[in-house]
Amino acid sequence: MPDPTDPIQQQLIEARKKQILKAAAQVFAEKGFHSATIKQIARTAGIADGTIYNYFPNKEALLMGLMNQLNETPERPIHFQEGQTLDFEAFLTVYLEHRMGQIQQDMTILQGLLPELLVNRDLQARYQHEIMAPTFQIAEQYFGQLIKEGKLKALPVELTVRILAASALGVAVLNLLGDKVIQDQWQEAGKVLSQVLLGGLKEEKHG
Amino acid sequence: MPDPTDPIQQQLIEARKKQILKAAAQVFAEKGFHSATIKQIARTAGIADGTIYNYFPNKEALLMGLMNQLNETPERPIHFQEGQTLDFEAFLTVYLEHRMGQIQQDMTILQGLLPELLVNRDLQARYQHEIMAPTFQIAEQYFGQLIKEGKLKALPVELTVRILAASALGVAVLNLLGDKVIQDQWQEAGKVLSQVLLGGLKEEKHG
Amino acid sequence: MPDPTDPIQQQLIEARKKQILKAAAQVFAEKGFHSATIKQIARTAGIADGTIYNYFPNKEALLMGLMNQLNETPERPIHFQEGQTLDFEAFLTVYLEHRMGQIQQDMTILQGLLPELLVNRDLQARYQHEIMAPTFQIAEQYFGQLIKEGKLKALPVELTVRILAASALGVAVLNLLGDKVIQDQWQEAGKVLSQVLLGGLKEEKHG
Amino acid sequence: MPDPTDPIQQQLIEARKKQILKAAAQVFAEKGFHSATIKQIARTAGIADGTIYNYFPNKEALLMGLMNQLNETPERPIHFQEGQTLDFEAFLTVYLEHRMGQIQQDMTILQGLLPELLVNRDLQARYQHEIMAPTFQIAEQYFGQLIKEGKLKALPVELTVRILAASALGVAVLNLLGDKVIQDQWQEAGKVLSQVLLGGLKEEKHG
DNA sequence: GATGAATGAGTTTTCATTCAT
DNA sequence: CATGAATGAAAACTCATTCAT
Repeated sequence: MPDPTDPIQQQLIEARKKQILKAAAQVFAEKGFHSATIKQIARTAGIADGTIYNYFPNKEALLMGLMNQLNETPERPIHFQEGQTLDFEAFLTVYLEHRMGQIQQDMTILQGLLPELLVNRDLQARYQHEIMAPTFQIAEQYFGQLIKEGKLKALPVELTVRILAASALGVAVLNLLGDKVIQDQWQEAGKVLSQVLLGGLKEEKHG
Repeated sequence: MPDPTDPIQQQLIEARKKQILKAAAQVFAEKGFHSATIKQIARTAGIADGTIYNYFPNKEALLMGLMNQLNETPERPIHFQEGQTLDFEAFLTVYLEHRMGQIQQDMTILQGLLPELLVNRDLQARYQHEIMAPTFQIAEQYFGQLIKEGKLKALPVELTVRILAASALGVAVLNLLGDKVIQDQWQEAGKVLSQVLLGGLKEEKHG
Repeated sequence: MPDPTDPIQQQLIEARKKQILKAAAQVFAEKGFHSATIKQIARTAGIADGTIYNYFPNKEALLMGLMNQLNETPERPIHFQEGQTLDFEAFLTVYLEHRMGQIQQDMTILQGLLPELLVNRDLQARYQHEIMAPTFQIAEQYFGQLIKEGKLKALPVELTVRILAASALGVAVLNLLGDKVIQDQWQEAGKVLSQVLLGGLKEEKHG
Repeated sequence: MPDPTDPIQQQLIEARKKQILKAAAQVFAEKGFHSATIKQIARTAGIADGTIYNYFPNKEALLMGLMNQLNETPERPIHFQEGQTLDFEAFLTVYLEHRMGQIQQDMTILQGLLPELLVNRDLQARYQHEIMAPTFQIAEQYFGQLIKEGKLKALPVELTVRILAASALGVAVLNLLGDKVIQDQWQEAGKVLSQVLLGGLKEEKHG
């Protein structure tokens, strides 16, 4: 009887979970959550159907697991704090570039997760609570500070941070919807996005 | 023998189709395409299961029908043309306000359609072909013209129109993801969005 | 209110029934009884689905109707009686030739009817009672007489007439099974069949 | 991880397939292919509905499986070869007796298969290709040889072997159609059949 | 009588989940 | 723990039959 608190056991279990989630992400991205079958995921992971149920209570838990993986990327909170030292323009540019790269890396997970996130209220609640709320809270503080300092226009903070997030999210969604232009010029899109967000579309008038 | 080309027959058929699509939109929005059952849609529409199949060949055709409904709103192309008489700032403000209102109206359809659109390649191809491509083409022409006239910054046109579209799309997705702030201040969000898109986030420097 | 005993009404009804049965035979032959739909039959007959139910109580009754049509060919009994004047060899040749022609003519009906006849006990019972039993009875009398007269080998009469019938039936079945040789040389097959039945396969020894 | 090439696994799989096919044959014979339900077959086999689909891809595959079983009886080709040592009369008698016994044994399968074979073109093509064509080919060679040796009448070989086959088939069909005389005297029928086929019905004339 | 839209029972098939090995 | 065969609930879809027009 293996000791469940044994750290080696723990690591083995974690490794197995990751193996399964990786396969799940791949199959979900390809077929979508509902059309993906446990059998396909198991085959992709190179294990038996039943084994999955030793690590996850049911198919839905795989989605939760994927969401956690999205969350585990440890860099996110750091960058807003870095922002306090950089000026906003530089920060937003760096941040968006980084974020776009990260989104691209997580695109497979996103592709499997997002459609279900739009539909599944439980998942949505968890996503709200675990990812969106904390992110927005940090961002709101940061933006509020910048506005107070007169570095940003005095727009409503809550909406502004959401519109910023929405812009990046929208580009990702367009990508997932199969838009060839975005797919082929992903990094470029990030740059144009920061340019628009910083200075707007309008040509500044010259005196 | 009722004439199948009889306009009254036609109208009855169209009315029934709309009744079914309305129910489908509602149930898809609530449960998602896959978890929605024909039985639920039929119950919602107040008809028998089999009746649905007298009007649509299969469940997927309901999605296609919903997509067509999205497409049938006849106003879209008009507005870009109106833009040629307004100045860009006024146009974008009016356009986005209108667009946000329309999205909100179509939100139920969008909620049912979008998740499946992210997953179903056939549907995606049709959406690309029937909705996105024509829209982008018109917008690209219009933006290209504005840039040539020096009214807009000389950003890459293809990416710019997509980023504009992505921003609105992203706000809608955030809404669908259950974000309370966006849900409660939908029209406000539209306004902030146009402000950001027009002038950027940065405070303009004062001499 | 049309008088149901009106002979003109009767004829109209009969004509409509025949029209429906003709369509049914065609569709049954093509798709088989179960895969044939009332809609297809109605379309083939150029009428509405519901109209069929004004003439036949249900789909199965169409099979019964087809069986009756098979039975209505008025020539069958005649030929055995003719046999009493011809010698057996001439009679069998003529009879089989005629029978093969008739089977070929009824092949469409047979193709729709036979598969269901092999499966449907009710239909089988009616076929036994209405077609096979009377035919075999007449044939048994005739063969019994011939044997008594020393014109035929003294084989068991009941089995002999059935084997004779079975031979022709078997050729028809082989035809329905798609055998190209039989399909292409149907009349020839009838001739060879009578030769075999009359003189056997063996070469007669020559003194 | 059980090896899928493990001969024990193979045998278990084969045994299960046979169990299912046996049940299918029984239910098909009783109700006919279309009226037979997967549920009935599963109940008859003593397993769950879904289990059938672990062994056969769909209901039609059960028919194919039954056809293969019919084909697997390994004795068929042997007998024609034996015929080369026996004289024809003895051979046909032995052969038909054997064949009739075999048909009787396979009658349940035949009853389920034949009606569908008359209706389903795919199945028909496979039956032609896998069973009828090879059988007829062997038989034609054998009969051709006998005719060349003057042991048989010089009838058209292709038609003759088909008429021989048709006779046996016809007797089986008569049986399936519920003819009591054939059902009760099956073996006798075989004997009469060989007598007729060998010497014909006519009394030989005595000098 | 003719029509064909509406009905819903009944079928095949899929697949998440269980559990004996 | 791993396995994968067995399970059976659940869903899409078909189509004979009815009946209001």
